[in-house]
Amino acid sequence: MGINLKQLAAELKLSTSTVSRALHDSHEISIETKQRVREMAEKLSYQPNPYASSLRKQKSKTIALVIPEIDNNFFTLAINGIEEVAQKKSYHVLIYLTHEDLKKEVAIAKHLLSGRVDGILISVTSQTEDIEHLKNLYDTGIPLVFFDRICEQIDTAKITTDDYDSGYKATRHLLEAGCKRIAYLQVSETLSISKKRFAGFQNALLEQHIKTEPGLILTCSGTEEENHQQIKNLLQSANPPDGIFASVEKLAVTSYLVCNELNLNIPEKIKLISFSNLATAPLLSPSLSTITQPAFDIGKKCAEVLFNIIERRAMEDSKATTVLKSSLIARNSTK
Amino acid sequence: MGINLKQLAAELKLSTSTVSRALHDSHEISIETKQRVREMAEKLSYQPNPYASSLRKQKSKTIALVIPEIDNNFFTLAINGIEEVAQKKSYHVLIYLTHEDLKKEVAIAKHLLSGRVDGILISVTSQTEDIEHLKNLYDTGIPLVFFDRICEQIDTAKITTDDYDSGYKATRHLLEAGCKRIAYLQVSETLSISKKRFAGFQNALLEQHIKTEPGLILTCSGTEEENHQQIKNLLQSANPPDGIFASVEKLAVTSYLVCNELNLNIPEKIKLISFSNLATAPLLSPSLSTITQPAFDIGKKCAEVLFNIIERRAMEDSKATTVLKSSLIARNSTK
DNA sequence: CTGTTAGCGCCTTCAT
DNA sequence: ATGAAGGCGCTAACAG
Repeated sequence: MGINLKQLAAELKLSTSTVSRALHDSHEISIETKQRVREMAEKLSYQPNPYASSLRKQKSKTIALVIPEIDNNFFTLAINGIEEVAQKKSYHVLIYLTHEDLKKEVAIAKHLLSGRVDGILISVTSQTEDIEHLKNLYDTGIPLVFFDRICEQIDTAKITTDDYDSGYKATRHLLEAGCKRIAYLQVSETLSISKKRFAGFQNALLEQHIKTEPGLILTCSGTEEENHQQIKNLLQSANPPDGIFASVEKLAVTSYLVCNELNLNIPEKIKLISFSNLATAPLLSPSLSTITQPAFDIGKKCAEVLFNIIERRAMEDSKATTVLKSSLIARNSTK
Repeated sequence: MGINLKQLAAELKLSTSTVSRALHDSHEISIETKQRVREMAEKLSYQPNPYASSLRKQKSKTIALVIPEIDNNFFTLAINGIEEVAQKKSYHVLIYLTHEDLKKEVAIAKHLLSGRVDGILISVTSQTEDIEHLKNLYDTGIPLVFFDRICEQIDTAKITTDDYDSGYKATRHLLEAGCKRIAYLQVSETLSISKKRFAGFQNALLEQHIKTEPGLILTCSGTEEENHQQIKNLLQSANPPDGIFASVEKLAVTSYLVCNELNLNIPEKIKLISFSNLATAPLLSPSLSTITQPAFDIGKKCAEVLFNIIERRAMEDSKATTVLKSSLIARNSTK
């Protein structure tokens, strides 16, 4: 395909070491030689073989991004932030999707033991409870940053949003809109974000001396159809909710569809609020209130922290938890 | 970090070649040895160094995905399809975003000359007219597949949707809803998809003996604010359109906002149709009609074609253009 | 069936 | 300021 260092050196009648040093702008090479080398490299469009140099240097200028799904605006925007920072620092980004499947996460984690990447950004699966695979990764010493769906038991950098607070505020929003019986929809009970958002929900209710009825808490971790049915059952039960807090965007879509199907007008008959990071928010139904996370900033931040750890600057980063603020957009308030 | 082949071999009192062959399930190794090797490899959680093996084999089991933006449901869904196929074939996916910036595309293309990847999937920038950087890539012989925003001058595999047809149907939709003066919004005049969608638009009008007024064709390639202003100017002009065809999702959002701002109710005062691949379509304003591309299938298809080329199966793939069908969802029809 | 050997292309001491 | 040489970890040709 391309030309290699040896050929380039031959062309210039120099040794490979001289050429290598010239290209790395070493101070022990004369200006003229550097110039000559650079011109020829450009002319022959020489590109160093990244695998040879990774092998030699034992680092790859590559990071892995491991996320549960991409069809989700939070992750999409986060990738945008991550890629921006990576490109600026000339790092490459390998993307891995787990599709919420713990087995895939385990397989990927195992693979990443190989040294393919210099650092890892990960948001765990909703199924992730046993974390041995992540502990193994951490133990090899490879820089690791959790974001959004973090793993609390592992003592490394974490970037999240203020999930407790958001859960609290979303619930207050519904209460202030007059809801008495609020349903809480989540994809997992064990996920860090689920627990925090739920705690916020619960405490907002407690303040009003409202008990959280177990029947109003739905964990929808099945297929789209199963979730749909679960929510439908809830809304058709003897004592249905008058408000829904969807702790993830996907469940808001499903809830919305179910409400339509049952002719439950939003917000007249039932209120709906959701975590959501839609780029197309203006096109949204005006009846949907949302909690929006600063996804792009989270992406940027976690990439920055990762590079700090990789390059051994700002060691304090490697253990710290950073919390960014989400914002609530009220759209179904009875104005 | 991990253990290497030599250490593993030493542990087993075997040569590195035997161990290597055993791990690759070579037929010239006894069953017992293979078993013993595999167990020890598992026990010591040996992971082969991918860079050493890429260097040796001159292939990386890695592909590059180059797209203009990710904050766009078409690309998001396409990535999903691509990643699914890649994971199944044990390929790794490097992601590069050009942010619609030709300079970035050129830099990435140049870098990919290095042999870092075994194949490339690319959807070009809206600015991409000079294609020398892509021609260079193609000339090195690296498998290259264009999708959606293709580069017609390069004789390699291309996967698209039926853009002419979609443009035609979208326009028919507006005409049938009674529009007489339809505005066409695009991000570029030179992009393959723009030209085809526009041709469909134009021909649908011609059939009705309607001339395309230059003033109704808007190329919005600026910032969000500039585009907003351009569209606003159009809608406030002496002779405003009574229908808008947004040839990309982003411009639909902007148009929608402008219409709201000017109190132009959709669909009563003005009709709007757009290309859009929203996963959250049900949450959309019911006044927005859309043309939806089979993004996930395009992703799958282009990854499959790329792997066919890489693995030298189905050589006919390497020149063919595959066209998938989009679908129109009419939502603002005067029912 | 297993071992020895020679690179893949690059970087980096060490020497000059 | 430049060159020679060795080795990163792995695979594959060549021996046996």
